[in-house]
Amino acid sequence: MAPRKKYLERNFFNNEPELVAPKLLGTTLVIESSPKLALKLVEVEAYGGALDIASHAYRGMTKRNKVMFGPPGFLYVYFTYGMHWCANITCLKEGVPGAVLLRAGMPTEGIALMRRNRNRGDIKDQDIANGPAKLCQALGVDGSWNGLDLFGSACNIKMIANENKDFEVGRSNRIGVREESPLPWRFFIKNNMFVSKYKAQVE
DNA sequence: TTATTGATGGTCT
DNA sequence: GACCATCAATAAG
Repeated sequence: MAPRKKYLERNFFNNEPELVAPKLLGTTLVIESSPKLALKLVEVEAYGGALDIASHAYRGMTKRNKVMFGPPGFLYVYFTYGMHWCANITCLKEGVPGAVLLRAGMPTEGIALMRRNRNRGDIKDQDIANGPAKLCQALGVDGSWNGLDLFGSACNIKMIANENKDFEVGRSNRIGVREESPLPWRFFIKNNMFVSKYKAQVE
């Protein structure tokens, strides 16, 4: 008999991002569109507030980063390098900035549409969402999703908690950021083929 | 295999 | 005007 699915609740994100991030690994993100899209998160990074020099929130609230300062459980989607979108889920209570960047996932449902969204018919499954911008492109996430309440009644996104922790969590410095004293706030599932390879890092 | 670079535009100083 | 929480194509070894 299969166990009942347990969904994450907003309170899950009302915590320090570096504590939320590793617990988020193995979560299945489901978009109840037609067709349904789903992927299992295998790599994430935490970003914080005033003490985290690499965070968009480091220099205070701006038009771009204001969602990070809002309540937990909202999408923070930003545009970078002139062509890419990246998605975070906000953490911590209103007024305290924090977020977890979704860096990579293992597609489980709607793979054909994801591959089409990526504008490539020939890539392997493990290359569909093995990077933060690839993940967004595969799921069709863009700037219009910024500020979306993941736990609002109008939201068609669900997050299924991973209850059998059948993997080891790896940890490293964050990717693509410059910081003098790097924080080990990137978390990933060890030995998983769907983790990003960009500037590959281990443990 | 790894290393390098062009693409392309919003955000912030 | 500089910097980007990146990607994919190309070059080099």
